[in-house]
Amino acid sequence: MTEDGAAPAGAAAAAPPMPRLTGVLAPRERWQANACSLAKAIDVVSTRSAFLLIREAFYGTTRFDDFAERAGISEPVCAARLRELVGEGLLAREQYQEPGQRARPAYRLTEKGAGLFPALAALMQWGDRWLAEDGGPVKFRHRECGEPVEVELRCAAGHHTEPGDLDLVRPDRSGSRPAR
Amino acid sequence: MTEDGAAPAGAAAAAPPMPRLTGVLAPRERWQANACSLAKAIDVVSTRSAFLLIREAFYGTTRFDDFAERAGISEPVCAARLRELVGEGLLAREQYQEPGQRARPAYRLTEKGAGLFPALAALMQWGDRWLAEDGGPVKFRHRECGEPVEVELRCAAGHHTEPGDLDLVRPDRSGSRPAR
DNA sequence: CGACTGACTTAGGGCAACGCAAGTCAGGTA
DNA sequence: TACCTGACTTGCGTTGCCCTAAGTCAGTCG
Repeated sequence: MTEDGAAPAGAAAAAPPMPRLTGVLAPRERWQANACSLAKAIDVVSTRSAFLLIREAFYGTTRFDDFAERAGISEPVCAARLRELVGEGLLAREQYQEPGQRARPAYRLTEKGAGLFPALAALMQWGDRWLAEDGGPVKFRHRECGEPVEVELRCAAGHHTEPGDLDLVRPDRSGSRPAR
Repeated sequence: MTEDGAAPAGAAAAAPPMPRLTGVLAPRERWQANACSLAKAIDVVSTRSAFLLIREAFYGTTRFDDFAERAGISEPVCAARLRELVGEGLLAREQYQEPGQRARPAYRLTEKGAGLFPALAALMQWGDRWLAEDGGPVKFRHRECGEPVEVELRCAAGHHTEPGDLDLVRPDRSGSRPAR
């Protein structure tokens, strides 16, 4: 009903509340988000193949051929991407040897790579909600209590928050570059 | 301290604990994640420009020229991407009219688009932690209590969880396709 | 009525991501 | 020694993202 042809289906309705800009950030015309950590993060996992390889690593894949096949990408890209991810420190390349086998490399998530878990989980959750007709093929559960797990926003005081409850602030960093 | 600059640094430390695969998912060789909601989500926000436009929408940008300039992309891509995002129902194109101005379109996040907030926040948080030398240029705070906000994994029973505390399960969907 | 602004479109070209097909190379097995 | 497997590499063509430069077009202001 908003208008437009193509029928965007569902969605639309009232605009959801978003974070409020504060301080020097309030006049949105006065700054550009070019030092944005989000942009940097996107540069690291910019390609679809990188994303899928990280996903596979979360699912426990460690070997070259398995990565290529399970992520559904060709071997050349797989090799290139694995090399990049190792270079960026998201994956570590280790040698391992099964008895009666020669030594082969295993790719494992580093702490840095594993730190992407909430982001991937959030993206998966969004896909489950908005793109999968049946809620999605896999879910995460808390092992101890069996309850489903969700990504949420929570402040250091422990309050559950929604985007509309947030302020966007520029942290005080008196000692350093004037930011920009 | 795990850190690193360019050097992948020797050991890479111990591999962080990851979710455990359960049930039919346990033998990893037996399934492929091709219905994955994550892959679907990536297809929707696959390009850097789409990501940046969504980010700008979260920062309150609504006008065409502002999107192009603030996201740092050219007008042709901006036009193409906005059209796609509207078509996918992440943004809504509304007409608005300031007094003494002609009617112009405003692009606003729909509920579906706004649902990406946790994912973007998680990615930004990861970038702050691992890619920005100073912790990143902007932060979210809970307006009521002023505390910083973080993305976290929490189960329906309210427990804070880590990736290693999770089981990956295939939800019981007796009535439908055999999955995969 | 002519200039101007804002929201685009069109044309043309570069580069990066990707797939396919076909090697290469080292270690282990027969 | 010959063969095989696993982990890659090389070559080549395609597609898609993106940029610059140059329009177009509608409504407003002077």
